[in-house]
Amino acid sequence: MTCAEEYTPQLRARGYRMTPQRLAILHILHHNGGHLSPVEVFDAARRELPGLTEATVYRTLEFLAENHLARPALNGNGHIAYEIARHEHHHLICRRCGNEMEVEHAILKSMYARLESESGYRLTDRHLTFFGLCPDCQKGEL
Amino acid sequence: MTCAEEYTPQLRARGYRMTPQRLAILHILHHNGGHLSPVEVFDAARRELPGLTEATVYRTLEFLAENHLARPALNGNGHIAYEIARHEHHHLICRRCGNEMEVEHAILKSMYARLESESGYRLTDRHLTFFGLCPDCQKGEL
DNA sequence: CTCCTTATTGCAACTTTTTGCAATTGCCTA
DNA sequence: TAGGCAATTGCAAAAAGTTGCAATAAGGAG
Ligand SMILES: [Mn+2]
Ligand SMILES: [Mn+2]
Ligand SMILES: [Zn+2]
Ligand SMILES: [Zn+2]
Repeated sequence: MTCAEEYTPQLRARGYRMTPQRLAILHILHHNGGHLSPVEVFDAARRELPGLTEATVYRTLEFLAENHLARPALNGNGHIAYEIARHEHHHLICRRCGNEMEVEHAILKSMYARLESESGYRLTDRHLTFFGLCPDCQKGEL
Repeated sequence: MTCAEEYTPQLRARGYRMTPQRLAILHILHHNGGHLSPVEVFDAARRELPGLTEATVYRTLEFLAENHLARPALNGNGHIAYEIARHEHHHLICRRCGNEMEVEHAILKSMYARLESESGYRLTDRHLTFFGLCPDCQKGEL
């Protein structure tokens, strides 16, 4: 299934339009898989679609996140990066060396449940970033 | 105890210097209490200290965070804000209305422990931001 | 108190992100 | 298939954030 076939109906169902700009950006995110900064998305998407502007990239990434096709994440340098929405996971980043690992949402599930029942909020985001020290860097701490 | 009396020894102990710039920014954060964006800090601190530059504000906020005198937090619009380091807590923000509430770290403690043992990381940050829907906005969802 | 070292700041150029508005275009209707 | 309307984009200016480097000044030593 192509990106167009996969994502166009999802947008239409919500009353939005598919555009070449959105498709190019979805295509980049889909085939890259990882986290990309808006600038990285812009550079890549502009190759597929000359004339694309930064403003559109920023607006589109935010739009895709609101519509659950992409997920924003805080990365090590305190900026937001985006990835295509796939399985629910979180990130651990080492403050010292930048090393990063993924954690399945299942591990946090009961904590989410408790947080929801204590606060009354319904938690929608499943893409947190935790900071800490990786095993290697803990040794150097002593 | 004044801000100078409180914070100067903490910086000295780590081998850093207290400066009028750092003191002004600490003073702002300390007496405001809440989350402030770098621009808000800049505007306020500049009143106490004309000549202060944006570059110094950004560098100082990052420096204070690294040294545990301030804590960075992701706020509703996806940007980083800072607050003076006090008790350990997290935030819940409503995606729809922006309503925000604090959650004591105690509630997440066991989840942190599990995450640490499963990953090998030692988690240093105690200032997460969770997004979701507040009780009121859930009603409008139906 | 003065000197010295080097951490820290200001400056200025640059990059990234945001915003209002007019022009464009996706897609629904006929 | 053509027309019309509102969603979406490009443009351009502004705001926010970053960086290298030279000048400044905090605070320890003498
Ligand atoms: Mn991710
Ligand atoms: Mn807080
Ligand atoms: Zn590490
Ligand atoms: Zn709400």
